Amino acid sequence: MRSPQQPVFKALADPTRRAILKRLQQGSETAGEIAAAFTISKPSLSHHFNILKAADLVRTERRGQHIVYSLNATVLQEALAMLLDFFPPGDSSQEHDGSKTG
Amino acid sequence: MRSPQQPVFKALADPTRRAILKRLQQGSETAGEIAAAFTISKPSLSHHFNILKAADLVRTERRGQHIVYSLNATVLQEALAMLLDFFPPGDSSQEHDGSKTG
DNA sequence: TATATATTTAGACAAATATCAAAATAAATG
DNA sequence: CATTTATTTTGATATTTGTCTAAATATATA
Repeated sequence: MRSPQQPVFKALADPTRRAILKRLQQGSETAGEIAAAFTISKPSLSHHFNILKAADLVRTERRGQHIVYSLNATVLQEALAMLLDFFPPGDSSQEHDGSKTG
Repeated sequence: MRSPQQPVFKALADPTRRAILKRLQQGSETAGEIAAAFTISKPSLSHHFNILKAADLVRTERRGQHIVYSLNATVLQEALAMLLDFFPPGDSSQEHDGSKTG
């Protein structure tokens, strides 16, 4: 059930990879479509894809000549859960109740 | 208002640093107390402290000879918010309604 | 099979990172 | 001021990371 989060946090540490995830959030795309949106070379992108796959943040499916990448929201949720875990239960330091008079 | 999240994600990418944050979540500690909990050298820890400070994930206060480190929950919340931002509004893919028949 | 398109792998390299030992800085105390 | 304790900075080094070009693999189609 548990997954080691280290690869996920490593994967999220790079801005290019976060941008890839952000794109995939809008919907699945082929490697080529993603590559067209970035200035770095396709092999470099492919390297980032590998890291995202290793972290299980993206899934792939071959469609003819193309490889379609899609977001695996579950793993992102888990990273989220781990960050949330930093906040003790019942911590309401960031809550507001709307009773502000102004 | 906005803060560049890159240093935060870089900071979170290292397991030692996440462990430090985890400790500080329990309460503030001096550099020495933290160092005692890890096997790596004090200079290495100090390096990690610098990265955490640069990301504004921790704050420091001198108390006599000691430097007290404490968690800055706000920045962690911001990283959290950015991750949450990956999920489109109204996405209920992980929600459950308890109507399972059992 | 040959050719074109899509993507990845291999190999190289520069930059960034994590680590350490030794030296430096800061504060308390004799 | 000299010494002790706490912490950081410096400088070196090995590893990891991000990037590239060139080559390889996979699929579609003539």
